Amino acid sequence: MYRTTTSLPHHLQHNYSSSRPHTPNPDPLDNVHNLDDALNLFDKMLHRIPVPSVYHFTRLLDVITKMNHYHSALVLFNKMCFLGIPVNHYTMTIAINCYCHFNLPGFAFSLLGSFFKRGYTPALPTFTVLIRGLALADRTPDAVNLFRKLIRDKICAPDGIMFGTVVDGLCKAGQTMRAIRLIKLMEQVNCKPDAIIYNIIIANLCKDRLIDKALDLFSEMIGKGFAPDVFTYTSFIQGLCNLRRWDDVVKKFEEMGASGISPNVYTFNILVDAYCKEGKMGDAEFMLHSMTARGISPNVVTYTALIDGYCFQRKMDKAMDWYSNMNDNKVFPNTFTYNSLINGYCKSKKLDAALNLFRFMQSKGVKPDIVTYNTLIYTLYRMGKCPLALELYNEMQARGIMPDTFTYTAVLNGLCQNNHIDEAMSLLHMLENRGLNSDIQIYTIIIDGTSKHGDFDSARAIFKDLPLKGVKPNVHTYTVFINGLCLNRQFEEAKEYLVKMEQDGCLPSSVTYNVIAQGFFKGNKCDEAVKILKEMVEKGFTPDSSTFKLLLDQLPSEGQDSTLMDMIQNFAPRDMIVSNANS
DNA sequence: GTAGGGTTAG
Repeated sequence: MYRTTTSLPHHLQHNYSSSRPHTPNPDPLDNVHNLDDALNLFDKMLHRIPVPSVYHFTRLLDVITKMNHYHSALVLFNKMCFLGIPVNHYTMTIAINCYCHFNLPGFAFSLLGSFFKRGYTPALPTFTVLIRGLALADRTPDAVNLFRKLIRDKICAPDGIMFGTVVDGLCKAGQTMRAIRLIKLMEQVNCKPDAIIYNIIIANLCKDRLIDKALDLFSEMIGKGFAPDVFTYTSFIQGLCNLRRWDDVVKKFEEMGASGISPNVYTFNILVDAYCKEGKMGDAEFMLHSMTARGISPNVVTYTALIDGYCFQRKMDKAMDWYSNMNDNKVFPNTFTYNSLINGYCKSKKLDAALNLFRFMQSKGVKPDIVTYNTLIYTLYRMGKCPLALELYNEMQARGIMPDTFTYTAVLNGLCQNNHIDEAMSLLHMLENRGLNSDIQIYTIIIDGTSKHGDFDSARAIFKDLPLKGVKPNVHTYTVFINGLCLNRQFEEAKEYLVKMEQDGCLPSSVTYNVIAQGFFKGNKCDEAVKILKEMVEKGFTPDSSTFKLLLDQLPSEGQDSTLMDMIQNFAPRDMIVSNANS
């Protein structure tokens, strides 16, 4: 893979070590402001005689990764290897880091192999990157093992950055307490914790809603002489926003300013998003303006939060205004932005607008992801557009996006509701064969679908087989099954299951009672239905309006039953009584 | 000379 200099193209065969300029030149990297600049410079460097040293190439690759263009950095790295331009352990570490960012620790480790082959000894940063890559790929146990092996085999003595990387991995894997213990261990091996490591733990505690624990660590950190910074405060503001403790949010924000720390775009984005999620769009817009006034430019996250907020309120005109606004300000929408808009149009039943955006985003080079496909597939089925939904379901897989639980649930539900029971059954079997059947929801959908479309025997068989499949029915499953029993006039059994579900630890819900009461009314078992309604009310549930409608239809024959009258007085929705009186 | 840890959105 890595050619030696003998295979270099003729014009590249020069002495690399003497490539430092003799006169002080301006650093060409100073003129690199975007990816295009970087790629142009790389090209120029390739054609320069003599070819610049590995140092210059490494710095260029570093600049490219700092701009988050990991893919391009890898392309250039591979090009260097192909052309035989030497790379060293600095260059390799950058490349390893890039693979880690793509969640490809396997590729990263194979680069490590060639590292050894070329006689380089990896230093601390290389291992730190590998540890981070493993943690990023949900392989924190492997990351911790590598860390321990490095210490045990005395391959290197970890420093604060490596500890910080492990601590972050542990926190992200939900082992915050273990991470805190690691800080204590650090002190024992004479490697002092620093401000960043405290920030890492505080951020994760705040995310886990453990604000008080985070505050303890905050005091500890100050006690040790570390000043909190914008990261620290932003973490607290985020945690408090999640807990909706608005007064404390404002307090922390002010405390931050009083400490001379300026909020940055992350801080503002968290606030903008929190206001949007609360539906306070005016406050969110105010935040955007006040960040601009402070010279902080809103970015794609800021605009997307606002767009998402308006989409949630179905104010699509407002959402599109902000979409134009961001484009005017040269902030380019990404997949998240389009997903919000597509979701908004879907919920507003403006399918054409949603599909147009779906095509438009791709024409702009923005790739749809699983959320885009899930939103559209779900909506298309709900609107009865089965062929198009199926087309997108196939398309996503052809593009390498694997369906998730949401996708399968949407497809199964769509097939059932549109009376394609056979297709739903074959999808269920496929999921079972692939072992993707641990989610009870898919069975609930199938039981509902089969029993509503005249195949109650299948529904019953599937329900009875649930224990065999190791899946436990929940309230929803029981309710759907009881509904099926009522539809098939198995009233006695329906009542039995109302008891059975409770014995099985699933307390019937308001929906369960409504379903069974309606089932009995519709089966002309009014006395039984009323009994169930009484039980329901005793348990503190309220019949819904369609149950009430059925109940009111029975009123003349029920006469003066006082419990019934009480129930109506207390629980009937107002419009229901009025409309019934008028009819 | 150059490489490594922390913050935002479905």
